[in-house]
Amino acid sequence: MRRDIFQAIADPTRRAIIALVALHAMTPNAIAENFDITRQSVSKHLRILTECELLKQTPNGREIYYSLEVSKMKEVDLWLEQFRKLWEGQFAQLDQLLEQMKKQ
Amino acid sequence: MRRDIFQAIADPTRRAIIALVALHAMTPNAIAENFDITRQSVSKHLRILTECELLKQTPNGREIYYSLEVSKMKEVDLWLEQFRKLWEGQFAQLDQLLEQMKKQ
DNA sequence: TACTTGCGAAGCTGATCAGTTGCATATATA
DNA sequence: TATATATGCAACTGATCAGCTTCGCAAGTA
Repeated sequence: MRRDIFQAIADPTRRAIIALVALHAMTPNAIAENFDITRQSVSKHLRILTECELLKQTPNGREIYYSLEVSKMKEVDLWLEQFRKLWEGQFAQLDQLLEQMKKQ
Repeated sequence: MRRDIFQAIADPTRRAIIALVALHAMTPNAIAENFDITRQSVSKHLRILTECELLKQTPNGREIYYSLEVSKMKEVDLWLEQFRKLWEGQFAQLDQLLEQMKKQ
């Protein structure tokens, strides 16, 4: 099974889970309450997110708290980095163009 | 068919195509030369990327040049934005902690 | 000890996907 | 006009996926 971050965040439910857990650690049941799918299905998503280290588990008795591994999110940011230069470059060029237009 | 940016960038081949086309516009054949899959398969990826507006087409005779729609990439960046605050917050807290340790 | 609760894992199903082959179309060239 | 080239599209296939149901297990609680 392919298990990279990009495939993990491709699913809208998983992105919603990430957004939920980003605020504070939550148990699978608490997370599942926010969706119209079964707890088991949410559990599967949690497993995928945990396997690619986007989420980390903190057991507490029979409960398991899931929280976001923020550092892992930076890997997506790192990939975006190369393109960020491009769109910043576009703005820089636009600025340059506007400067030239002002002069004329 | 689901066609959002996140699903588009989930595929490693498509990410490679994006990286290629980011530098300069390329034709499907030229792009396909960089992969071990058939031209038709690459063409399929190009269609998906174009449909979700990550790539734009520029016809030139019988050739079609594909180039990156940089502005669309920012949508991923926008989604990351909410979490960026988190990891920047972590560093801010770490800085604070280091400051306190220095004082003691 | 018996019962409830919180959770994960296995197995099934219909949908989707990445890749293939084969074909159609449009443009350039002889 | 005939041929080669550049490309897209349709149909097929094996793999993967998201969801479901069923089950098992461990930790609390009566």
